[in-house]
Amino acid sequence: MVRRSATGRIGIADVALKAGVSHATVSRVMNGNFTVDPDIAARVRAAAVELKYQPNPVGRSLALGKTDTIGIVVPDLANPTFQAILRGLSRAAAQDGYRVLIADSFEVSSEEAILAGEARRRCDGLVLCAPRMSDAELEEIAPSLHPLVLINRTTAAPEIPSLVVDYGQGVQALAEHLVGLGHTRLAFLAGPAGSASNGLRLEGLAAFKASHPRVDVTMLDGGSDFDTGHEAVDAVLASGATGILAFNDLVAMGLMSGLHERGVNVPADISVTGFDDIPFARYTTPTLTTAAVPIADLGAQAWHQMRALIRQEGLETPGTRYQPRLEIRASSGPVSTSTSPAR
Amino acid sequence: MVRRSATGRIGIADVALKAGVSHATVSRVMNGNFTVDPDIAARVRAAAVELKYQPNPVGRSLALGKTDTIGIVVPDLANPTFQAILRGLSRAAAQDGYRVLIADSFEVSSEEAILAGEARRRCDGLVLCAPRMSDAELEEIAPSLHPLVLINRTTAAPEIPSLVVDYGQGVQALAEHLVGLGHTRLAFLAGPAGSASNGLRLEGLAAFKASHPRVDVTMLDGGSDFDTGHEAVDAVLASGATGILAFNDLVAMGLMSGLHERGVNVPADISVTGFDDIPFARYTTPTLTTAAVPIADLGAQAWHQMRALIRQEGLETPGTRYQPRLEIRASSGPVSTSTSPAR
DNA sequence: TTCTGCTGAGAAAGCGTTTTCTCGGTTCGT
DNA sequence: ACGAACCGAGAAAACGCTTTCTCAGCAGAA
Repeated sequence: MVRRSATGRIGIADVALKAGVSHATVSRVMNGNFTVDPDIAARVRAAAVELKYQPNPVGRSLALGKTDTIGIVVPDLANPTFQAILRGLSRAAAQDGYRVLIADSFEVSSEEAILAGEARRRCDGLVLCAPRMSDAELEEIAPSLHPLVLINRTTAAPEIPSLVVDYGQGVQALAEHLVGLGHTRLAFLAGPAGSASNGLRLEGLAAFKASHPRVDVTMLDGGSDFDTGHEAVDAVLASGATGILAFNDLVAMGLMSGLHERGVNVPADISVTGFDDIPFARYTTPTLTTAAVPIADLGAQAWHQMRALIRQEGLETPGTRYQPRLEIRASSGPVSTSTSPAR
Repeated sequence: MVRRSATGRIGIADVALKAGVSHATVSRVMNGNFTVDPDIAARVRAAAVELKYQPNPVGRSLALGKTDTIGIVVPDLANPTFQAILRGLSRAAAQDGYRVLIADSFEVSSEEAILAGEARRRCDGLVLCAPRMSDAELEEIAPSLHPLVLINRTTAAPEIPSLVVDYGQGVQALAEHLVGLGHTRLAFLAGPAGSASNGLRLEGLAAFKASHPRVDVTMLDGGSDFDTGHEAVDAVLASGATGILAFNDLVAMGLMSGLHERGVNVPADISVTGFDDIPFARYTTPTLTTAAVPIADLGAQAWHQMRALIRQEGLETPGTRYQPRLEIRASSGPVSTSTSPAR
């Protein structure tokens, strides 16, 4: 005769009944409130153990007005970058007893705002990676999402923390590196059009071009995954560039694979650089020169900002910029002496 | 004068007030109950839109006894296999309006049961990847976790769906493949001790040995990541084996990287095989021979089983076995003619 | 006209907690 | 020894929603 509640699960009422006290007292005991008589407390605890009682989190959430859960919106769960952010976030949040709810927008920008709103209502806060959303829309929904932490986006509202990787600086460093190796004809294999982080890279390249008027930089359409890089082989070869700046490591890997199939030697004929320094970058052949982003740290940092927001501490620096670190490996080398790459 | 509720957010009461009806009617309208007068319904909808009212999911969950959320426990969010399962699960669940809550047990087996219980209480069901938990413990907690879908584990309870990859068959196929290439000295770079999927591989190898008495199979300690493979180079070379079965693709990649550093040629001197066919496997150099597991499908399947459980359909087949498919690429080749690999 | 049957909407009872409010019973001070 | 301060625990309200219950109000049938 244990199952009382309609749901079939045992609730606080069962424990109260068994211990011969009121719901309130059981609640007090379960929450470590010391204003309860030790004998009674012991009796309640014994009853709770015997019944294997575990408070229903939904009921608690309603009463407490908090869920101990945060949400994260990512554009693509297949992308190692977001996997790493998720990992860092989840790990750090778990340490403080929070869980994370995920929402994958599948790179469709119209979903981002809806998912963000839904996720936010179920959680105590939201981490938003929404590279495709327009600035206007972001600006509009951001206030309603508070507590909110932005990744690779900024907003005019100053109280919203924002962690952004300085892709512009990173791509400049990579370009400088290639130029230092003697390359004068570069190509940028761009990311998804409209992506915020792609925009930052373009700004960086513009700055680079301004300071290096004699270096030729060709812009090539691309994307963010393996296949994009693989398919770009023809365009890359046609460009005549000897130094290729790929949007990210995935694209670089796809490109290198395609070049390999064509018999083009990297880096002897063409140098290739990636971006992000995903774990696999050091295991490609040749190992990939890239700009390292401390991406799991970024996830952890996102949690720390979020925690401060939730606890209303508000003392942390709202905006943090991550400087990528140049990671020179074997996929970049001196410009080849032959006039054009082997085909 | 809109903010009524203590939480500051607008609730059903605000809408009711504004539309001049009762809470009940607002609820009916919001849930598409047609027993409400069209005029009133329109008035309510207008009020809801004007106030930007969105029902509080926690309140709904409490009333409805469901959260529209499922949980997943994974041993390591850094492992591409679980990332893929998570992705497949999340994607499929989202299609049916469900979200997923993640719990990372960080490969510590004692956490698995606790996390599973906690996650389960917050959700409508649980997908459990708990390779380290003992059979006894699994058996004990499984009933309390229902609806539950197991990945790569089985339980005596027949009504619990279980999706398991036939690692035993896969590893046998890989071994056969190597033997077919002339290898007679193999080595198995094992996974984490106590891991369920490692156990399945060992069983497969035992069967293989029984049917191939003349083939020598050395067992080597290992793990599940890059570094494990990389560190195993010495042991691998010392074993004298010419065909190496790595626990998974990550280990294989680490090993190949280590062998490359030592000047050992793959596959000329030593053949290496992986397991899982992670996306990167086709971009390594040489490309990796492996056993392909339709891992994202597995995540989707997990959702379908879960959905059947939640809807109490119970008609789906409770146990599904996935047969890995041999994916022969360039990291495996004929055994070398020289007596021992270059060092 | 009166009674039955039906419709549509408000009142109220949950869902499972936490927390405030209240009050009987002690204890302390004088 | 009597009132004040206090302490511990039960009653009840609150959290935000859904759903059953209930009952006006009205249409149709006898």
